[in-house]
Amino acid sequence: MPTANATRGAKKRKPGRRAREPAAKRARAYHHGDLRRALLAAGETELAEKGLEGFTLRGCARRAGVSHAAPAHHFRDARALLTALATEGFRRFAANMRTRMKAAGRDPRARLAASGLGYLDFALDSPALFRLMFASDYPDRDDEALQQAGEESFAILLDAVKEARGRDPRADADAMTDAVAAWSLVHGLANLLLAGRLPPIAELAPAEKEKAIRSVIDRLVVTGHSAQE
Amino acid sequence: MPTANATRGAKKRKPGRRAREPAAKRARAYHHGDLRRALLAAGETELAEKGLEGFTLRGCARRAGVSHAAPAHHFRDARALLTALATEGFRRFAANMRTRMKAAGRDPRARLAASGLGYLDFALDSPALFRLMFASDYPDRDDEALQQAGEESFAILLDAVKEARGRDPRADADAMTDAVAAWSLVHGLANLLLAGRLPPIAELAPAEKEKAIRSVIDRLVVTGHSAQE
DNA sequence: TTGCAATCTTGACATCATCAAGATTAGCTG
DNA sequence: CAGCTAATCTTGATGATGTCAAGATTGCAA
Repeated sequence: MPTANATRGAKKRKPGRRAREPAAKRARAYHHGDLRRALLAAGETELAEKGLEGFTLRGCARRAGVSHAAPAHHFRDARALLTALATEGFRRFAANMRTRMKAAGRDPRARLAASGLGYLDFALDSPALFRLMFASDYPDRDDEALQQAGEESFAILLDAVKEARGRDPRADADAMTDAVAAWSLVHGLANLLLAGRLPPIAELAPAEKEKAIRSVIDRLVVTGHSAQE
Repeated sequence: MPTANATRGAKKRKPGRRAREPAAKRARAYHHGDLRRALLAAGETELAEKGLEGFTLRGCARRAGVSHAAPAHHFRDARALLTALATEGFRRFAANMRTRMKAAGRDPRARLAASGLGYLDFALDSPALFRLMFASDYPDRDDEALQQAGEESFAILLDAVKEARGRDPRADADAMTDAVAAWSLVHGLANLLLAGRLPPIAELAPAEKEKAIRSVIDRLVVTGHSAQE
């Protein structure tokens, strides 16, 4: 019990808190704080610090200051917690893409390329979470919230391709091939960078790195557009 | 001890064998068979059957019919065994690409596309091994044999780009961007297929699937070549 | 034939996920 | 406002895993 301090500390601190802010923490806050949310936050830092292979349910519980069996009342499994983390990840992922697209202005091709930059922003900022979402068997693929969040991200890409290409990939097989190619290019670049397979790019300073990434993305996005029209 | 049978069985069978085939099994075969090789084989089927997250060192030992601590004499760690498996994987990976390239004939662009098909052959045939090699923190990146095997695979791609592009990526930054883009596209497509993110393609019959994959690959390889020259 | 060193086994330890049982407490009901 | 019920949390146990330590076995060389 090396981390017993944390547990004890939480036990003594929280009752005092709850006494004076019962209205502030609403939602599903029961008699020991908003544990569900706390576990999600703990899980995310656990992922960031220990990596996907070092992730531990008990570690999350310790971070949240509860006993090792407490998470079971909010997540059936370790997998269920990871599924929820992946779902949350997809939402942030989509937000990253939208942010970059907004900054890119109105040109459809610039917006498509920008979505790719947002894709890479997320992957490089949260590598373990990214791998959890795309390169592991942990998340439950049948989970509805996860599926929906994933499809929402895919929709951003499809819409961007639709604007840049003039055809909706959902209705045009050739445009769908473009979309798959664009997604593959960006996704592969993200994975190779995370895997340390592209040290010459990975070691660049942020500004240079973005330039290098942009030139790789342009290999497809730009030529793909102009060659087809 | 549910698998004690296997252990006992091996113990009684092998002495008889060794008595009459001591010359047949050479290499690093010591007094109980060629355990190192047996563990590698066991590890590969363990990966194939249980997946990367279900992989277990004790499971490998059971498959090889030895005690749970026996592997320690051939691999320092569980990670060391996985590193060796990844190294072996890279060799097969390179062989897959070369096989496809030979079948493609002499046209440089066809050969470059063929290397991509070999890439995908391997990923789809050995998904867990592929993820071990490219999307996990298990293998020891400082391992020399692993690094060499990985670079050898990368060299195949660089050479193929060199032939198709007319410039050596190792000496020309623009050609290197082409190589990175080609690698990213194929790598991303492989990962997305493994992650189940492209069901419309993944569910096709083999022949149709290859056609779909080929059309995605062509989005880059062909235009990348003709657009630059 | 003898002895050494490599190989393998047994057993132990800490950690993990999960389950079962009991304690605590929030918030509704009367 | 008192009591009850169900959700929440804790403690403890079980079986599995990776790793370590110590002893047994055996190939091989002197």
